[in-house]
Amino acid sequence: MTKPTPQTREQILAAAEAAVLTKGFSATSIDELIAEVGISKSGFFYHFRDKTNLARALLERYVEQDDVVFDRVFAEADELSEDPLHSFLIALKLLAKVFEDLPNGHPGCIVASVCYHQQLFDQEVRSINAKAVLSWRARFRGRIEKIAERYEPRVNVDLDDLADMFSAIGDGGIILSKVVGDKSLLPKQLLLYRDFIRLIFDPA
Amino acid sequence: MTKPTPQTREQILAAAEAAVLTKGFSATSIDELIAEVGISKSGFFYHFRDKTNLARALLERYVEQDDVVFDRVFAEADELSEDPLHSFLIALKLLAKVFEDLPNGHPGCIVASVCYHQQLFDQEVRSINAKAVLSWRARFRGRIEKIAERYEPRVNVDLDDLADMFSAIGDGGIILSKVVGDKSLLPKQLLLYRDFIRLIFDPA
DNA sequence: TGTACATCAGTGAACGCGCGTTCACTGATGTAC
DNA sequence: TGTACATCAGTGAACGCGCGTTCACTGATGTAC
Repeated sequence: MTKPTPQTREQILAAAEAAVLTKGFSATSIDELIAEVGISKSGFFYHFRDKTNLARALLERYVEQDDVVFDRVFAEADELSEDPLHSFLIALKLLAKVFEDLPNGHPGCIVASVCYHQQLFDQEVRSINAKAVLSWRARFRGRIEKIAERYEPRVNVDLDDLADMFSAIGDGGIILSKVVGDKSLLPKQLLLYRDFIRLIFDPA
Repeated sequence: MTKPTPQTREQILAAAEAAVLTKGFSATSIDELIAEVGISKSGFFYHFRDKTNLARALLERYVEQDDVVFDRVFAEADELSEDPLHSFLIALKLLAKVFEDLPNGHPGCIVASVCYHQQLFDQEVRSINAKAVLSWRARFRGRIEKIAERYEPRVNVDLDDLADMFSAIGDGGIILSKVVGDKSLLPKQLLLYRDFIRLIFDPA
């Protein structure tokens, strides 16, 4: 999916992401973005048809980048263990570490930001957002299903809900961290989710 | 804390809350609010010094209302069981039911919305936001501590983190529900949190 | 190898509209004496 | 009981500025023949 991006576009997107996550979409002006990137206003409109087109690009970019991280972390975990439960637990720990190592904490989730601006956007943007969350559900459900095949769960839980819980903990943990101003809270929540998975499936 | 509110102010706040949660703070114009309430623009500025003053009032109101719900639910649960674990589990189920019964699902969390608009506001608003989350932590930690006194936890978890998990699951579950468009997801996540608590403390 | 044309990545100036905010004023109700 | 004043909950008109968007244009590079 990575297009032969002329880097100006990417610079705009990076500036826009940082601004949108801290002040919201409407308060992020095109003027401030072009000032940061160093182009003219028409330069902006060469790359994006209009402002909501920027929002869509921002969302798509965020989801793609997120998938890259997930792919990498799960692949790394699979190399360290062939057992689905242990691999999943390793992956969650790796992910917690990724967030822990971000120098200023997680900057925020574009999916969540779009969620709290829904009415500004058309059906297409909202459906990209929904698809992103459902793709996370599918990814995590796949892993959890394989765990459940091998290990008898200690309690009766719906696997979709358990998969969704990752997204909830992720988005909720980000908010927690940002609001309290303690970047360690997000990885801690992720590790709690990991404890929950372990409690459900690990027979030990 | 409920002041002798002249209802116009409350009407403005209600309209503002609905708008802010669906389009963000900056895209919510004073014009649209006064159109809905049926007053003039100067009428708005009689009640709020400026627009960010509206944001602060919105946040304070949200936190107060939230506390009322928590107080009620926990009081009700305490009447049904004197055991701290069972009472807490009852409270979580009641809370899930409250959200389940909202006809259009949870409208959104102002704390989360403010979080994704942080840079728009002064230090005072941000500190109100942080205090709200920390007050939830204190409330839940209090409950969980009493549980831990009576029941040996099956795994070693930090009680602050476990208390924070409620906020994370709440905010994350709201986003999940809104993005996917399935209002049942929030109560389901809450019940998963409940399962987690039960798995940790319930010896049965 | 030279010329014509197309595409890419922008520039510069102008636009009009909606926004938050201010200011002087008002009519109804409450309170002091 | 009547009058003077204060407060409450607004109104109406005007403001200027910043915003997203449009339009005609441009200079550099790529491609066809």
